Amino acid sequence: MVLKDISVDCVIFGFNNDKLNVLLWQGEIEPLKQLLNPEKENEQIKEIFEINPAHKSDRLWGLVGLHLQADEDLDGYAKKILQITTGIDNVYLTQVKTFGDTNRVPGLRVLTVAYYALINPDYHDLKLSPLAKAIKWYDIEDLPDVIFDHKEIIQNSLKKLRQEVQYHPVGFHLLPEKFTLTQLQRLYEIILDKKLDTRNFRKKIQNMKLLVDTNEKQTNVAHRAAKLYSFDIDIYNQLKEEGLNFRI
Amino acid sequence: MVLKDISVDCVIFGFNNDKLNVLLWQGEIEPLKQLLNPEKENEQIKEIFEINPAHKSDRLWGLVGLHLQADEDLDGYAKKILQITTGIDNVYLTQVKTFGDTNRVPGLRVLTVAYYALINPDYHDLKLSPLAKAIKWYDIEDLPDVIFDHKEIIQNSLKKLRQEVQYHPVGFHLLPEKFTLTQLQRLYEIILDKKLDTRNFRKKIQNMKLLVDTNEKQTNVAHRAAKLYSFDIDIYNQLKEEGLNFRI
DNA sequence: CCAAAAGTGTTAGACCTACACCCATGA
DNA sequence: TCATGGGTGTAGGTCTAACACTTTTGG
Repeated sequence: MVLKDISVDCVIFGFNNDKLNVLLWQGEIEPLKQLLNPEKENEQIKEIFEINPAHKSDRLWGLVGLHLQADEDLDGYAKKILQITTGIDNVYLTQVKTFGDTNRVPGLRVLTVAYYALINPDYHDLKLSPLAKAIKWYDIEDLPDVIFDHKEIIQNSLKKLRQEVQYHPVGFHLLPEKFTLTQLQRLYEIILDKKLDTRNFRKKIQNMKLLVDTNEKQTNVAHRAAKLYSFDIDIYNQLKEEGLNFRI
Repeated sequence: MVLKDISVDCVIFGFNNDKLNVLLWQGEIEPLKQLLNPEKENEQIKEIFEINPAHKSDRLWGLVGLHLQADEDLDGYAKKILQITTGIDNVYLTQVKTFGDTNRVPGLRVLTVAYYALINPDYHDLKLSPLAKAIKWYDIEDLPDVIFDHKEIIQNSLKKLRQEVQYHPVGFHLLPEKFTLTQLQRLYEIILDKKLDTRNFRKKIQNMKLLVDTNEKQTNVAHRAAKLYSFDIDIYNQLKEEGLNFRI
């Protein structure tokens, strides 16, 4: 049974081409109806789809999200949403906050619990699920018009990511398994929206002991090949628990 | 109209006698029923009250909380809950997270959006509302048995407060308007669960420029009277926005 | 051999830690 | 005059910010 007054939305962040991107989608009505209410169509479910511009317009995009089901744990359902709408699995996912103004969705009283996910697009090929009419990465600096209060949800998630990245080692989830220090620096520069000094950045990162030299290098680049690093999962877990100071 | 699957719970923190306390209550059934469903009693509302041990037991305590109403904004309703259950008004209140495991309340599918409030008990006389059978401060170190997952909600809120206090100047809301540096230090020691060095603490605090010397002193204390400070609201707002580093 | 990005060290100032004694007050 | 908590300074170590040149690679 679908809970008509609670939905779960995921802000999926990806880092690519030195840009921070968000994944947006347009849902496909018929399969969604079946997913959410296999037996019968009641008035409220009809309402969800008929009022909701996300399901009518080809022009508007929205966050990946669905109404919560009665028999699903909240955190588990956020994971499941990622899975069934994009094929993405096994990623860093964390609750942002719950949005619950009465007028956030016109004509329908529905709260949404927002999550953000951090993924590395190189490692997660999106498969277009039957639920999705369309799915697309948008640069965070250049978002299209979105439905409801999704703009606000994205801004809040970005703000939270910015906070998080300063005190916990989460940014790494946006990078490929092996990465260069320059990639890492760009990532921080973009999330924090601030130029960083390369020498100081490197010293700071190396002092954390979090990075492991893979003894590999870039290949086929038209300049000196950079060393590739990965991160140490034990030290990652320790830093995640203790916190770290990355106020730069 | 009450939303049967969403409630809002408030973890009210207060600082008193060098202890961090939480306010717990036991609700009074009849007035609650009327508040939540003035017209008619439907099955689901009955269920809320009959299954909920908070409303049956004199032994169990719970967080101050109510089911959300359809015509109330989420944030506004959290404020209102504080108001109508305890008479407390105009306090620092912030969303913690939403708890939504399917089995968190036996026999009823209900999510709860948790908030925490920071108050200074000296400035907020609790009035026992008709909704409350009983209401009581408990030391965070010595909580009674509580209903549902309220223990987990309290632990999560405390964890969030601990985080928050290290990077934002929120702790001050737990103190009276004028306070001594020793009070402030005790507060940090208790929240962070760590002894702090007095000289270093004072240097650190004074460097922030946040405190204003009121030119007043304690009176009637059997030792050297301490200076009283208040905090500068402009610098408070600035630090709240920018963040501060209080990892000590 | 050129263009492009990788990689590296030093210095001055700020901040952090550890530590012990005298001061003011009321009883 | 005593018990109680208030209030203060310094030195050594660590972290931060500012800054420019050499190295490696492929084209």
